[in-house]
Amino acid sequence: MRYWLMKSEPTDVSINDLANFPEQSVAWYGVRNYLARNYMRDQMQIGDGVFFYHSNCKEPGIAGIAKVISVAYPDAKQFEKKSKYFDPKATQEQPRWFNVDVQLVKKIALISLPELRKHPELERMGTLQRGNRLSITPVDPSEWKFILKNLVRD
DNA sequence: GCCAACGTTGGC
DNA sequence: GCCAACGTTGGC
Repeated sequence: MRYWLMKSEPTDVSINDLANFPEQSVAWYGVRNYLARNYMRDQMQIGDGVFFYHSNCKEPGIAGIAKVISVAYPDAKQFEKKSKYFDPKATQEQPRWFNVDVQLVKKIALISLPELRKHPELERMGTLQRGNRLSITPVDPSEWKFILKNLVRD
């Protein structure tokens, strides 16, 4: 069992969008970075914990708790010519991009980025590192527990 | 909208 | 295989 922080732009998929989807779940399509892909393809397992993070928006931060509910499978968007995630080099036989499905556990009061930065216990979190732009980063179990215990409010 | 950081591309 | 150019990310 691992823990992850996964970024989504709320103008694309917000925590409220997730809450309104069937099964409150979504395919995490559109990851086009190899390291982030590898996390999904090689390491994620059903049941892994996810912080659902709002990025590139007015109030960036952790907006909810979610979980991984599928292992990785080929990202359908890479085959769709009209999609901005289309990849001409990907084939059905040799897909290049993968995604898992993620399901909402609960929406929480936003834990803002400045709030996260206040805590020395969290200063090593991948997403807080200078220059880090990865949309998926591992969360240490100690960081996961710290946030749940001290920062998560309904 | 700016811009630093950084991943990817492609010429050589 | 180097590396300059380019594109993207994402906080501010």
